[in-house]
Amino acid sequence: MAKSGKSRFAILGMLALLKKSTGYDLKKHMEASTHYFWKESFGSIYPILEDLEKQQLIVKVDEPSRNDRQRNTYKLTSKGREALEHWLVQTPEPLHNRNELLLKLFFGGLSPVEVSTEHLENYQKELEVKLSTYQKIKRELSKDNSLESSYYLITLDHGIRLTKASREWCANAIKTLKAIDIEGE
Amino acid sequence: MAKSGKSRFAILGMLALLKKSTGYDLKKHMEASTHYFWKESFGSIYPILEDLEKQQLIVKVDEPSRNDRQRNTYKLTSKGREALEHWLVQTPEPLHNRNELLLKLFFGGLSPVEVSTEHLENYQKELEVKLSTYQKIKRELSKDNSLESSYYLITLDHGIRLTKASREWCANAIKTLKAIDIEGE
DNA sequence: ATGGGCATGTAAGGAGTTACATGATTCA
DNA sequence: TGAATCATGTAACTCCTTACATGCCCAT
Repeated sequence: MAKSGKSRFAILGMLALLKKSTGYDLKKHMEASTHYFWKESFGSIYPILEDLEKQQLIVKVDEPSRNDRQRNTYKLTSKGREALEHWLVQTPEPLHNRNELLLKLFFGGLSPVEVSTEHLENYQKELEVKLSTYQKIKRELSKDNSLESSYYLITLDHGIRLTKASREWCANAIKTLKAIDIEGE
Repeated sequence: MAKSGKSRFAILGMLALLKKSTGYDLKKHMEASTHYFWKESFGSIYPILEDLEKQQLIVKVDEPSRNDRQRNTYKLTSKGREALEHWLVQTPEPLHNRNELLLKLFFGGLSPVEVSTEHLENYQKELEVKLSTYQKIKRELSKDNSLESSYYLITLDHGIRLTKASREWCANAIKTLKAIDIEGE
């Protein structure tokens, strides 16, 4: 299980950025950075790590400092680096994401209009929270001037722009529903 | 296989809108409408249809017109309608979508800057195609004044707004990368 | 001494996709 | 008559998540 797929490369890439890491730390770092568009669970991380090692894309590094405590720290091999680079240049597949909110709205006519309105209002609240999180990260990240943080900022900007657009869509959709409601009476 | 999950409700909902349909037609209609945020494969549709019938959420209807040809036309039962309505009012779970483009951009520093630029440019082209498709549908749909099409338009508007925001993000990201490229020389 | 964070791992199952297999009908 | 479309169905497989099991280390 957990053999091919993109998770391998997410892990390789993270390992490349971090230079070396444990499975546990990998997840922590993803939660702090790629969380918005990519996450991994331990149930995928550990088997993949094992597999990557078997294929010699990564190797364990000795941590002489904290001796015994059971922890496996890995780093990329040159073979792993190659595999990562090979994947990086491939055109990403267009994503076909399912969106449950949109599905429910599409079926909106089958419920009272208030149902749809409430879904939208809830979503709006979520968006505000997201947006302020992103903006907080952006502020902190903007201090840093590394190459890495430039790329990070690009992905963050995606989140910010799309969240704002979603917010406007929400507001507009709620207006439209209000009009339906008045008509319907 | 294919027991619970949201696919059931996508099928129930579609069946509610269409009044009655075959599995084959269900897919056709989804491709023509919810395609942007929801699709189903035959490999899920047929087993689910069978299962929904077993649970008496749908029933086969006789099609006296075109007699023999092996086709199963289904419609919702009142129990199915209830199940659908129950699902419709539940707050949709926030989605955790993976985005391969963003992942590759996040790792952008590990490749020449041109790699990231090209990914973005390809994506831009995709977006333009998408956008003109959505706008064409919108034009056609705007003629119609049904309740159904109002909800359809709301989901379409989501596509249009988010695509436009993505387009702007792309343009901006490409600019940022250009700056990195100059710096890096 | 105990709760929380560090750390790894596995088993079971969920949720679907792809590919294949099959055959009727329609229309040019 | 042969390609395209209509139509259904299944088996194998992919890929990941959830939940569980385990145990150390550290600070209060």
